Amino acid sequence: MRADALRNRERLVEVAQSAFATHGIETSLEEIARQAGVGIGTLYRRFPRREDLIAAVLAERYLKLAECAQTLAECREDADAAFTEWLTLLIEHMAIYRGLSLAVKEAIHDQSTALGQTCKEMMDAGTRLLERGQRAEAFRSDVNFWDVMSLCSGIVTAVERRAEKPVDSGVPPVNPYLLLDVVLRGLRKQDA
Amino acid sequence: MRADALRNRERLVEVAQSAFATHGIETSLEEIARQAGVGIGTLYRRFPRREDLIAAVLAERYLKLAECAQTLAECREDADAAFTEWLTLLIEHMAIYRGLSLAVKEAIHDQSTALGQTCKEMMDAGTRLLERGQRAEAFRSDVNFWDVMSLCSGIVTAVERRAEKPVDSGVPPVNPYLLLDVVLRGLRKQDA
DNA sequence: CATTTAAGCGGAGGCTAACTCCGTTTAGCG
DNA sequence: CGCTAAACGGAGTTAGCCTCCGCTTAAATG
Repeated sequence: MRADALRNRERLVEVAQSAFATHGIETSLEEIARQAGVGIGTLYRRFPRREDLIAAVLAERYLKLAECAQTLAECREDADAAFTEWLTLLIEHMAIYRGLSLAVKEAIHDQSTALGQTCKEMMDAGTRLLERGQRAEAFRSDVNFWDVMSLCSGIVTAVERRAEKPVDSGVPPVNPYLLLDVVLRGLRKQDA
Repeated sequence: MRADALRNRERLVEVAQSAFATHGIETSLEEIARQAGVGIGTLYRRFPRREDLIAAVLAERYLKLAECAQTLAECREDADAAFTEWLTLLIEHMAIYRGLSLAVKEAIHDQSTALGQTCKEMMDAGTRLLERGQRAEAFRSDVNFWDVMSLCSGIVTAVERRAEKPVDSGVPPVNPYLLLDVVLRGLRKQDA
């Protein structure tokens, strides 16, 4: 890879990160290119789909999440507590950019995409954590990790949507931790 | 309202209903106008926002859902079973048009919109059904109906997203009834 | 250092769809 | 029948996606 190309790539990811943070993941790509001081063609050559850019921005963040799952699996005796703690981290990570939770929900069903790949390691680690809990008879075993991801994505989407609305609309704020607690309870074996 | 205006309105709703069914809720409004044989200006005058059109298409459907909740509340002894049955109907209704689940998630947080109004009666009926269950000590009482709606919308969105992906991508299909069961279990009082 | 060339660049241009605006048409009342 | 407010329609504006291709340049080679 040529030096100038690398420079541009880094610049784009940097600008995209801050644009996503401000305007959400659906922000204009032309604007990102402009702010990065490159032509729109350059952006598209490096990141043919929006997703590719998202994946680049998230890469290290999601790698850490995977590592964290690994650590929890090794250090925490209590499989239930480990998974609970990790899911909490997961929904927090899904909430960093407006719209991300939906993009992730899309990606988990299709690992052929760049974002899907980025999520893969994280998903694998999470799956192991869930399965450990299932072996320990803490969680019901008819649910797989994709199911859990789907529900978590739903929680984060709800928070995002509520946040866009006026505070005084009569609808109470959405508490993601409460919703996560509902999901986790539903996941646990009752007869234990 | 003038007779021609009424005719056009009905025609638009009719066409929109079938366009939504085929292409999802995000289908082109210009296409709907064209198929209805009216100008795009006419469509926008009657339905200034896409949501208004969606609301018109859903109106009677959601009214029935509200009635159904009422009936269940009156006829079913078992508050838990009543709510369970109704939520099943709810997620089925949310799934009729691709993208609807997200629009509804948006609308429940803002009843100032047309779709929010359309959902209101249905929501009120659902709320009563949930609260009945809570009074009967069947469901935990720190969760409100918006929370439940949010989770249900998340379930339906997951199904939609999965359906758009190739069957052989290695990801198992999403079973909405299983996910709903998880949510319902999470909603129930455990110590009962 | 000069030459070469493939990698990279950029932005004009085509496309689609949303949404507005305003001159024209017409329903239906008196 | 004539009037007028209501309704119509579609051209035009805007915005963003994405492609395509002629120009530029890094860096490899002799």
